[in-house]
Amino acid sequence: MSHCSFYIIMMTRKKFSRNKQKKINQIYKIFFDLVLKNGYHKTSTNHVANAAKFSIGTIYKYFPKGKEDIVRKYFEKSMETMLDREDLIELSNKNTIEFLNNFIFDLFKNHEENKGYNIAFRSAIQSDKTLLEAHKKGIFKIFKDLAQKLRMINKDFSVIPEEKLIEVFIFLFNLLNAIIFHHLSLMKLFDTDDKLIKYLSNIAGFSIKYLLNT
Amino acid sequence: MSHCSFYIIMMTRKKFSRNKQKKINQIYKIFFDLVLKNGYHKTSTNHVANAAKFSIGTIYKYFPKGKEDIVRKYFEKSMETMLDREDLIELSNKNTIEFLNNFIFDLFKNHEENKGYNIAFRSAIQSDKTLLEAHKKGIFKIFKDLAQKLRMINKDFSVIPEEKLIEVFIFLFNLLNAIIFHHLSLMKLFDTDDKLIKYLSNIAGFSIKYLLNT
Amino acid sequence: MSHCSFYIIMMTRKKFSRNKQKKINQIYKIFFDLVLKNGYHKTSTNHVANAAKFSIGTIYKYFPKGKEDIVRKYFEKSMETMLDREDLIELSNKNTIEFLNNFIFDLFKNHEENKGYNIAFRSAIQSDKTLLEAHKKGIFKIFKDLAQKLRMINKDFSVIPEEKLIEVFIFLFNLLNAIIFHHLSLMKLFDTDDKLIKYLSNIAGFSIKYLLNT
Amino acid sequence: MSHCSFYIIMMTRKKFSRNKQKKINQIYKIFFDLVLKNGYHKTSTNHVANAAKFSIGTIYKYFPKGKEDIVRKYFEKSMETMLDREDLIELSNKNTIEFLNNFIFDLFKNHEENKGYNIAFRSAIQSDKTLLEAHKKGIFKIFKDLAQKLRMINKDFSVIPEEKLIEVFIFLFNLLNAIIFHHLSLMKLFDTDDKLIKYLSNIAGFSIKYLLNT
DNA sequence: AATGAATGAGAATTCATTCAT
DNA sequence: TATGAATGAATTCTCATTCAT
Repeated sequence: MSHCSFYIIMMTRKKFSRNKQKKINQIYKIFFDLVLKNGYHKTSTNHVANAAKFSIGTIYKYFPKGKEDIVRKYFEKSMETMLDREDLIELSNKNTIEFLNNFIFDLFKNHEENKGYNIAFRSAIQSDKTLLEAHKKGIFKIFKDLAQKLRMINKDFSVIPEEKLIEVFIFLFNLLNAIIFHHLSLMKLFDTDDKLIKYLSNIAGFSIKYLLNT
Repeated sequence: MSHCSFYIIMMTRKKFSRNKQKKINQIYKIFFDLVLKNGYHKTSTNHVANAAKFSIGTIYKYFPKGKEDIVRKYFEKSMETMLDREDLIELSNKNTIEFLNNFIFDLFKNHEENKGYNIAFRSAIQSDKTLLEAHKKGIFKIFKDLAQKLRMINKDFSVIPEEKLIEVFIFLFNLLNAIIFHHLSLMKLFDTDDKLIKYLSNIAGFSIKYLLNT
Repeated sequence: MSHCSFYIIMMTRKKFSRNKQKKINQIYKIFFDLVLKNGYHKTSTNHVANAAKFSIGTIYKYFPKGKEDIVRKYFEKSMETMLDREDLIELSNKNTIEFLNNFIFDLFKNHEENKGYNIAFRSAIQSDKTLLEAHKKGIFKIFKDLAQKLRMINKDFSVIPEEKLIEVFIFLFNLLNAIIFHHLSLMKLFDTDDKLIKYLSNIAGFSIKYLLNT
Repeated sequence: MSHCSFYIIMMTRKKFSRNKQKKINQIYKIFFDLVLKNGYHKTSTNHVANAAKFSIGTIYKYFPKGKEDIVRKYFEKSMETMLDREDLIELSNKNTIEFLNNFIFDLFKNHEENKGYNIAFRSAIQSDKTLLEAHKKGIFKIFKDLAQKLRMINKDFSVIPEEKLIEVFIFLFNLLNAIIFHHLSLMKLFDTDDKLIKYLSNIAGFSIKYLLNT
């Protein structure tokens, strides 16, 4: 190997390692933007490559199974992020109501920033049932973890049996997701987002009581 | 026109129209079943043709724009059906609570029978925004119509201004749809459907009060 | 057969015999209009049927080979018409120049009224070489006929050998067709049609002299 | 950039671009040959792919809109070629007659080598009116350019106003095209090509005088 | 004779994926 | 690693033509 091709490789490597995560994130962004614009089934890997000005080979380097991989890996990443959330725990020291409101607010913001992903995810699970299973397992793990931590810290939570608490969390998570997705991606339920968030807090409170008495 | 040519025409019409509608209904059924099984973006017009044992040309005869047309025409048909519902009005003479419960029960059954359609509809609107607009307009028309009729018959409804009543109906319809769809097609919220329906009745009651006081 | 179905058949027959040529002419008109609008290769028999509000079966009744038949039969009809033209002979008694000018004027008007047909004809011969051969034979027959008649009547023509006269006529016919078609269907050669016709008269005169001296 | 990476880039560029252009030219050749043989409307992208032993995807990589794109891009290429012709200018220093004869000879040879293209072009503009407009604009640009250059060099041309000269050139171009196309692709006007070319020179001379006196 | 539903071959086009460079 | 040309199966859609009514 001549000195000059060596130099080229070093250049490339440096560039790569610096940019790897950047590229992956760009692919995520462009893919989910296109899904939001054109729908999942009209968004192809080639379109993503063109829009990202990457070669199609690069997409398949990071996501060997194409579209489904993009959704799945973003899903896995987001699961990890949710498991790592220390902020939720900190909040729980305070008022339980405040905890709930913060949780709802965060969830809403998260949906808002990930509209394309949510649409893609709901499309992808239609033909990839293992994704749905992984999602269910992930949800369970996250809220089991959360329930255990909260029961140790907060009195309001410790009076509820762990099983019940997990059930309530998962129920709430699903309920809130269903309503927020409908509001953001199908038809607005309220004319402002603030009104929706306020409503969600109320309905969450109502539902918790409902579930605990059943 | 003599009696005999009249008879001939009736025969012809009946036969053709019966077969035609039969065929269209078969296409609907097979298409939405396939969507339920494989997802919208993995259901092709060819799959439908093969499964229905029609030629592909027949599909395109009835649905010139393919998949999107299947969804759109089923959507239009279902809108018409909803506008024609006299049973809802009859119910409204009775107890308002009973009316609401019946409405929820019907809506749930409808979702259950149309899982494939609901998935397809939500996929199709991603790339056909006019479908979403038509949906919104249709919903508005249906509930304006219903609100006007109910206010004339039932005291509970007549005390609420028409505008408000329409708003409440549309809100409830969206809320219930969001939750039922999530339960049926994504993740169950309750282990039995009956529990969901009971919960929906409660949350609907809560939400109505909430909206009327806002 | 009952009296009544007999009656139906009689009705139909009457209707048919009255309308047969009408229908054929309608098909011609609509077909060539569509060719003019969309081009030959984007004009299908089904489109013609829809536009004509006939059933597709009717088209195939009169034109069993579809598109190509429509062009060919219209071609045959126009050949017959050209062979029947007594007016040309009458003209030839008069001034030879006037004869030529009339011929050119008629040819131009004919092109103007048959733009769609000319486009279709030129497309059809691409894939149906027998049509081109038929066209050549027809042209030859027509101008042989004309030459013979003219040589008997008009002194200007009788001094030219028959063979040469036929050759000149066919040459002129092709030359004028080429120029008129280009002017009408591709790019105008002059800003008004009158200027073109005047030019054609001049160039025809020039060309006749050119040919007779070669 | 070091000398060695420069070399690599040159290699890559050359190789890719050489193959690419080769492929495109092969597609042109095969497509127009097929058009000549079977007609435009019976030549499909699949036929081209089979005949060229490329995959259909390759055709669409270079010509995303299929047939129409093949015609349009060849048209654009030929327009560029015509704008670049320095040889015409050189000729104009000499005798004007000689210039004209050379122009006619070149035009004829060009037609002879591009029979398939000419047929395809005339078919394509039927359903793509923008192609015709582009053609008109291109023609105008080419002859405006040529007129300006010639008027600066040659006395015969400089006495004619620019506008008039452009008009004459465009007229001649259309006239010659009409006649040559008819002779080559429909019906021969003369039994040898040489006779046609001689005739064209004469008729061009006649027409120029005719136009300049109008 | 007239209809138009039905057919299915085939044309147009897209797309996930591979692989040589 | 990165590229992007190439592939060809799959999808969408059209059309000439047939045939039962």
